This record gives sequence, C-alpha cells and structure tokens, in this order.
Amino acid sequence: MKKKPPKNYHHGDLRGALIKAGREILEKDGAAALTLRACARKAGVSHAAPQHHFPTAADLLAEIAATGYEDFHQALDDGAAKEEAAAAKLQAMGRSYVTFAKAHPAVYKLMFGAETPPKSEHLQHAMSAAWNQLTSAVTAAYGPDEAQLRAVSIWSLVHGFAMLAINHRLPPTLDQARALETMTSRL
Amino acid sequence: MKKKPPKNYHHGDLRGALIKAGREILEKDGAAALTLRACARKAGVSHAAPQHHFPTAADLLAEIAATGYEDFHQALDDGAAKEEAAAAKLQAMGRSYVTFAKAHPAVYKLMFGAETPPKSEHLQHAMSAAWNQLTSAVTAAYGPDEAQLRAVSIWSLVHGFAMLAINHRLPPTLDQARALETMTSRL
DNA sequence: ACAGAAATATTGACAGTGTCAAGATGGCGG
DNA sequence: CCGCCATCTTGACACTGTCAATATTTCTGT
Repeated sequence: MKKKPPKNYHHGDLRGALIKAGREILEKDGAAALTLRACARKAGVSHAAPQHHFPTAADLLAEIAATGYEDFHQALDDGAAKEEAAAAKLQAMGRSYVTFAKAHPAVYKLMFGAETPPKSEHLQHAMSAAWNQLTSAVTAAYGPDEAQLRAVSIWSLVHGFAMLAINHRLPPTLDQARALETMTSRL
Repeated sequence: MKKKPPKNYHHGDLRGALIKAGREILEKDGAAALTLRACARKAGVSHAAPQHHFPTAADLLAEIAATGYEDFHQALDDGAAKEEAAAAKLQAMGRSYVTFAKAHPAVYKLMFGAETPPKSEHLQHAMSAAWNQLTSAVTAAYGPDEAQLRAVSIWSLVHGFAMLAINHRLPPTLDQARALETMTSRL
C-alpha cells in the first residue's frame, strides 16, 4: 500500500515519511497523539531514527506546519479562482480560509501556534508566501494605499473567527456560514 | 515568603494552592513547564496529591483557565469604566482585551484553546460571563438588533489580532497600536 | 469521649515521552 | 576493493500522568 519500490536497506526517504506520518497522525488523532515515537513507529523505524533528520521534536512540527501552509495556500488560490471580480475573489478566499481551518483544525492550530521554532527556513518561506497572497489580493481589490493595514484587519477577522469556531467558543445558536458572509461583505 | 500561618498537617488549602502555583508557572515559564508534578512541587506536596482535587490534569488546566477568565473580565470592565460614551467603552474594551492577551499570553492561549474539558462548571460560567459582557456592551453602543452578529464580528476581529500578535504572525513593520485603533474605530 | 468513617497525603509502580551516547549496518567515493 | 560516513538500532536517563496501596489526619455519630 505504501511500499517504496527501490530499497529498504536504509529506508530511502525517512524525513519525507516522517513528515507524512506526522501529518496523518495529526489529522486522524489530534495534536495530543502527535509524538516523535509515534511517527517513527508509523514509518517503521526505531524510536531514535528521527534524530538524524530532525534535531528536536519542534523541528518536525515546524516541517509539518510548513506543509500545512502549502496546502492552505493552494486552498485559498482555488477559492479565489472561482470568482472574477477582485472583491469577490477576496471574499471567496475568506470562505476557503475558514473551510480549510474547519477541515484541518489540528494542522491549522499548529500552523498558527507559537510552539514552533521561527528558525525553520521552510516554515518562514511558507508563511510569508501566504501573507503575500493575501496582501496582493487586497491590493487588487482596494488599491495599494493602506494595503498592509487592510490586510491585517481582514486576516485578524477571519483568523479570529476560524479559531473561535474550531475551539467551540462561538454561540451554538450562531449560523456560522451566514455570519462569515456578512462579516466579509462589510470589509 | 509564602508560609501559611495556621497548619501544615494536611495542607489547609491545596486545590487553591495548586491553582495559584499553576498560574504562576504558566506566567513565568510558559505552557510547556505547566506540569502536574511541578504544581505539586511548588505547593510542597507529593506528586500524586493533586489527584484528589483534580481527577485529571485537564481539570486543573480548566480551573486555571477559569481564573484567567475572571481576571480577563475584570480587565475589560476596568477598561470600559474609563470611558463615558457606549461606543468609546466598546473600543476601550478592545484595547484592554489586546493588552491583557499580550500581558498574559500563556494564560490567554489556555483560555481560548480547546485542550480543556468543556465539562468544567466553573469554566463554562466564566466563559459565558465574558460573552455576556461583550454582547451587553454591543447592545449599549448599537442597539439590540443583530447584536449577536455584531458581537461575533467584534470578538473575531480582536481575538484574531491578539492571537496573531501573541504568536508573532504579524508583520514586524506593523504599528500594532495604531492598527488596533483604526480597526476598532471602523466597527 | 472515643471508635470508626471519610478525607487527604505519601510511596511506589507502570507505561509513555524526548533526548542522548554507543554500537551496528549499509552505500559511496577514493 | 576498502575505508569512510551517513544512517539506523539499542539501550539508557530523566521526565511525565495516572493508578493502587498505605499511612495519616480530621470529622462524625453515638
């Protein structure tokens, strides 16, 4: 089902396998189950094997978060592509944003939590890519003046809503889809 | 320095002492250091003593979060009290909100994270109290129509901004104070 | 007033975790 | 062809949360 054709002498591509295993554990069993040893088990290696690819556990988390950012970026692009007008694109991105967060809550929380070393090159790049994606959409919709401020405002709004929704901090009587629509329509 | 005058036969008030110890550990050394055994050590009891007051570690966390909500509620009230007009009160609450989150990031993240059992009576009450505080401020400022929607919108905006700021996800060049002012002035 | 009951704290154990230090094992470049 | 080096394994250590058994203290009923 997941046999790598070439070799199993050493492993071929641990590192990749560890990241994938971690991602799957995170999606299926949540952050509490995401453990170095669990990833190693799932990849079929010994408990100390990851050490050579990730100096510490946080480094593996950072890499998983980075892959999350990549999927996230893609999801936002796909959402925007469905609309024509710049303002509509922006609103569609907001929808895709919240949809992604709800579909992958553990990954999303990891991505935006601070338990990760800001050292990771890959993570840094993935983060700034997402940021640029938003600011350029804002510029396309509203022009370049105060773009940063507007982008921060939009991001705060959507991020806060997604976080509250994921962590069950919104009133149960709230129609979340409608709330998001009206919120993002008055940007 | 922290000798309880009366007795040391049993302890007097473990539970309270554990909550306080946990809170201090959280403030000083962050969430990673917040451990059942560390709280027990700080309270001067054995590692299994907390078991009789908190069935599981998550219960202690919930109680710490609840005390966080109480301080939070107080901070928002204090902020609002400095202003006269209802709209100004609401904006002042936003300022106090972010100030609190930045001053107590670990506690704030615990309060709004989902790693806590929604069972806790105390926590539930503290959360809904904070929510009522906001909705009544919104009603005072804008009237009762669509109050829930408006409250959700405001909360999302401020919560998202606070989270991004705490987790260092905002552009370093951003003037956070100014951004918050303009964001909350266009509610 | 006093014995039994209930509450509270201690000790010791167990399975799990991340990390480190030494050895084993295999592929690659000279 | 052989030594080197990256990679993986094994074993250990100090932690963690949780449980069961025991000890100690306070409370309660008669």
